[in-house]
Amino acid sequence: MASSHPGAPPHDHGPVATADLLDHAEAHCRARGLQFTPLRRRIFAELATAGKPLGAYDLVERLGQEKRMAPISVYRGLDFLIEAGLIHRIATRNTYLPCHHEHGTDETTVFLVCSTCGGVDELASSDVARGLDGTAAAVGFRPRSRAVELEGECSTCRDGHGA
Amino acid sequence: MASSHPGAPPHDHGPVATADLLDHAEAHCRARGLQFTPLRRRIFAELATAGKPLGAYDLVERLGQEKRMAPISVYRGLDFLIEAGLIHRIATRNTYLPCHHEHGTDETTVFLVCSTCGGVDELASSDVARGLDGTAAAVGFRPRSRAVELEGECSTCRDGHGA
DNA sequence: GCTTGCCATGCTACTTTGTTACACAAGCCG
DNA sequence: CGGCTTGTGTAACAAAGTAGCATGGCAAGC
Repeated sequence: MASSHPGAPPHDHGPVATADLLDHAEAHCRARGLQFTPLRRRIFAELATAGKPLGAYDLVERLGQEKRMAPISVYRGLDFLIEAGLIHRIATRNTYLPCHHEHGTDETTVFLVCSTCGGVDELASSDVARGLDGTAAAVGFRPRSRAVELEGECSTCRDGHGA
Repeated sequence: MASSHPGAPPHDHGPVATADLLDHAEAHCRARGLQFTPLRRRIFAELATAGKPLGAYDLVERLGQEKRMAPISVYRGLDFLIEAGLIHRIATRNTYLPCHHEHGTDETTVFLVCSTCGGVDELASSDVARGLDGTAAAVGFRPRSRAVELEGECSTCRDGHGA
């Protein structure tokens, strides 16, 4: 998985190196007049380097070197980054991970959560988007945000078993 | 929404009355050799009559008439009911609601969560199932369970605003 | 009849996850 | 300057979920 198996990703979404992600995040914020402050940068960088999704309290521990950081600070940073579209939250796991796409409005992001290794892969699908929009429209529902998370086993872990 | 706007559902999935749901649940368990015990029945009945999704601690309060019930008991009941396919958990909200469908394996259940009224509608879509399976298969991922939750505004709440 | 084991439930305490309320500092703008 | 907004800090708290162990019912087997 791109975000959790840096050594052997079954596919690649493009540049995922930490530095690239940071540069991109900074440019993204500048372009929108958003402040990519030191705290927010640290949170984002931690997620980018982790190689796997982290919980909010993982970040609390990692960021509070000397004195433990207050959870609320981390949550505020996470909220900003989510709002800015720079990270995603995995609702089924209460974890966060950096975004690897530019998301179009005609696509739905699908998260593949591996129950064995805990890694999360992020895909975009316009097929799914169409299906969801059609389903929602049929009952007059206007979606604002979507959480599409599949739990199962990723190809890497499955190969590991058999072979 | 069927499960949260009993008075004016935009569509109907069939019988949703509490008694019917309870009968169905009981039959469902009997057919599978599962025990629909008093505790499990009470939890299920509470969810069925609530008319909206409930949190685990809502149930703790509602079920503990005299002495407060232990959370773990509720969680065990919820786990059983989920396992049995009788209720669903809404991951983005940490709430639970009774299932209104028989779920086929070729369909994906989609939850429409209204951010205004908190109601949840439950739909099944084979289009979405196809899209998700295709997306997952493309990267060798074998899904075991799916959480598809859209947050937005339901037709009832939207009409209320405009009119 | 008694024991053994399984299942469901109960109890206490605990961890993890997320929030409320308030204070303070920096920058912008009249 | 004084008031405003934005971002961060601190302390306490609420909500959600779990661990570990004890109890009681029931059926199988000696």
